[in-house]
Amino acid sequence: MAKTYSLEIEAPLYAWWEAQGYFKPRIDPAVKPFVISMPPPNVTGILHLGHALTSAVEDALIRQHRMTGQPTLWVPGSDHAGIATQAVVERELAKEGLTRHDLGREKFVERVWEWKKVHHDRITEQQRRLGISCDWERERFTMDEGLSRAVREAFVRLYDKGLIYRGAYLVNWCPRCSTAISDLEVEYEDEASQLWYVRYWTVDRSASITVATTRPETILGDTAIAVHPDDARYQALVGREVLLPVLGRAIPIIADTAVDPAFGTGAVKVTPGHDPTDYEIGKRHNLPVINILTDFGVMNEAAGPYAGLERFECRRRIVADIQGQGDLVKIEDYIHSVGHCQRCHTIVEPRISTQWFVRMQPLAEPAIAAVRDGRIKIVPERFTKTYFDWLENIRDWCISRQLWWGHRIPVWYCDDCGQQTCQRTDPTQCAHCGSSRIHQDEDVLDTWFSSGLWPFSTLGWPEQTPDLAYFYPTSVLETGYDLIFFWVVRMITLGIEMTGQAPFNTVYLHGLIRNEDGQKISKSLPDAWKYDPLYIIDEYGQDALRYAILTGSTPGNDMKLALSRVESSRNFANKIWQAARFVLGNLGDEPARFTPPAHLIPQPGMNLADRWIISRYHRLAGEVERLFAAYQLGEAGRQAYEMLWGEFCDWYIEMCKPRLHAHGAVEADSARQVLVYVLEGMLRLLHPFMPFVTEAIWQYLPHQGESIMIAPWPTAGVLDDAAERSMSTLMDLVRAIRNARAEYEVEPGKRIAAALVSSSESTMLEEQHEVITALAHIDASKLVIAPALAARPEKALALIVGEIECYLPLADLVDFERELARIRSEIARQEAELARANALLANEGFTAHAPAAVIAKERDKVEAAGSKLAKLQERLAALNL
RNA sequence: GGGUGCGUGGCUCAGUUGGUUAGAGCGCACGGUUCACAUCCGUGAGGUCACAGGUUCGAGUCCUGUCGCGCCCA
Repeated sequence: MAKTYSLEIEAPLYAWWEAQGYFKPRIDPAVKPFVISMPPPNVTGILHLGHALTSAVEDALIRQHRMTGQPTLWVPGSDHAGIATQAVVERELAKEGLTRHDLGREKFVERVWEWKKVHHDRITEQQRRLGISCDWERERFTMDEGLSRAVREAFVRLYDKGLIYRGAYLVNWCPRCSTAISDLEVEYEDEASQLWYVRYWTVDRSASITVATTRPETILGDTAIAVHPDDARYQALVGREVLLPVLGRAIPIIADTAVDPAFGTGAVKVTPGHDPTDYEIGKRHNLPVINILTDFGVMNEAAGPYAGLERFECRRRIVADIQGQGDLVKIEDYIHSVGHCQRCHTIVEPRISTQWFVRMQPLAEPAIAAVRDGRIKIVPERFTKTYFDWLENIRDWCISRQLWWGHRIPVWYCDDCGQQTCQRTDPTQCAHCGSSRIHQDEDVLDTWFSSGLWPFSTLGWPEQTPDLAYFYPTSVLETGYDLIFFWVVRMITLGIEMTGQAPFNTVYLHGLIRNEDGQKISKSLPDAWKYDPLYIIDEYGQDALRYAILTGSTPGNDMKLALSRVESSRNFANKIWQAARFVLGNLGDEPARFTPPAHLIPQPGMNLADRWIISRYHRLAGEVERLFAAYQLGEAGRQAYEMLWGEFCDWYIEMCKPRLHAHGAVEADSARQVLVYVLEGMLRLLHPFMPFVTEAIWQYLPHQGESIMIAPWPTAGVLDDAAERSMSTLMDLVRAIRNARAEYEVEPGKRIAAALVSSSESTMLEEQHEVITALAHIDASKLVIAPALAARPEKALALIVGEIECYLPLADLVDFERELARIRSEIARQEAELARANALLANEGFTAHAPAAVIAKERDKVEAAGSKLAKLQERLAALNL
């Protein structure tokens, strides 16, 4: 083994694993498999920490399950990200001075495919660098042939059931993307703006009414003024007509309860073509609907003299014109919520347009039931409420997008009879009149429509493939909580509708990764480079990044990634490396002799340290198993860290040193056996958290099998409580001596004398005298261990550790006054502890209600504190003599 | 407005059926060239667990309210 841990171990191991075929499931028809469909990244996107988090969690689950022997499949893939990808390619074209319209649909789509090929290789290469053990041979893409067939099948089925409809409705429109987007794709942000108060005159100019608006340009689309029916101020005006400022069109004043009398003047303009509330009001009052915007957010011919103006330029102009007319009553500063396009952040406009929708209500009900009756479990559980709230108030889903990159809507319109034809294969003639004069809908589907089929489309659906039969439904769907509506809900609704089964039994939602200041990491941050996973991997290694991510947070909670934690994780990897070097360096000529058995059992005849560390390891294995089952991966990883560094390295290895060096072969061999047994098992427990370093080391250690990836998962073994108790005492003793040495500034290298007195522990101390001399730097020739002493050493520090009195005759170093003070303060502490525990035990409420184990614990404490106190007081008396 | 999460040492975070004297990493202080490791070892300092009530024998943990920060939905 190399002297230092190096990140270079990672890349070759990944290539080897993949070549060995370990990522592919071993199918056993008798055993239910464990399956995860990986959230497909945007094929033209770049890897960010969100992917690193998803990968870390899923790979940990996958590796752990694979090691248990369960057939395990992790399906990778990517999605075509309609809007985002089209936008990028359009931007590339713009550099050549071209638009997509210059190329035409077919050529443009070809161009996007080329772009996709290049970027697909990049993103999968980046994913490989994350070390993910997915089955690359089953990799899918939302636009590949099979998945396109799935989309087609799903669409036709929904269409035939009447769950898909088309119509002109008010939708969210992004003028930059020039497409409709769904409600979910609109992000609202509070913005400082103004509230313009505009006066509308009655036709005869005998009266006027003033309304407040945040979007004065929409005046051009007003078809009414509305007031609350109970608003006394405007009773007389209801039913009369006013003229639109500038345009002069006459519109009625109507009364509607949707109007809030407290807002502005209590009178509002009604623009059914560009506002959802107004749209509803318009429906109730049969108001005309006027669309004043083009696809690109420019005023259209309905805007009269403003036609051709960009919407915000129009706003400025119309405000100026109204002011010129003297009808701008006032302007107030105003903060309001403005919708932006999720993809490009352009301000969206509500706009009437003809789109396709999925009727969600009938799909929502079975999806609610699946979670309600426990077929699907959401982790953390609190998101269940979010899920229900959303589905119980579900709105129809706008699925058409005015894009070219995506699954084209499989509906053809007949130029003769005007009817629609929707079928699984491309029609050549109208299904209604037989005319061959038909043309396909120009729009494509929302990318999420195809991602919604992901868990089963990737397995071959709608074909009844063996993969689908065996691996579906999948096990866990793991993703960020920000995707619960976008993706999780859609997979469940479509999954149940298409396959009759819930697509997975568990939804595990992780939080978002932020930078150390709690900001969302975006490319615009100046220190964004520090949060590029590839940079972090280059700097600290994949194992370190993954371990830091997994142990740095709790399920469902956001985490601020501290690079210092990644660094300390890297140090942990090095620590394991060094521990392995120590073990290997001490195995002698025939390391294979120490190939670990499935289980070692701690037995009374064995060395205490061996019994202890075996027991600790077995305990840990049980805990880790429990924590994995509860999706508490972070806690599992932390406990393994504590055990390996804090117990195995800091104590067990140190305790082994004398046995390895200064004793016979039997003693050394037993230490070797346990060193390998525990370390090898720890590597397996840590493998889901740090796959590379554990594999690299495992290959050096005596082991059975080809790869740690497919080695058996450690299970809980026999515990040894007595050994754990004794070792705890021994460790306390060593710590107490070290503490005293540091406090009294004993030269670090100096071996000192010690007397250990204990009636109950002297046998154990006798057996462990070498450990004590080694770890506490005691001079072996000046170590006295006895059940009792005739005379207590003078001029010595007295340390009380459990039942043990420890005297350190530090001769000239001992300061009498200081020692008195130390003992007095220790007495005070023990007295306080005794008082506290006694009070607790005297409390009848406590003794009546607390569990027996807790009460027993308190009794033990009283006893311990009492005996310690007695010894301290004895010592105090002796010093005072 | 409704919902939800967070507020624990200087910083980043654990603490999941309420039960010792609340833990870790980083940082800090002091000390270390013993043949696994300075990506290290030893010792230590540092917290009224946001605040106020309540439930309970017992609350960082459960309930109510307040304040601050964030997110989701309208």
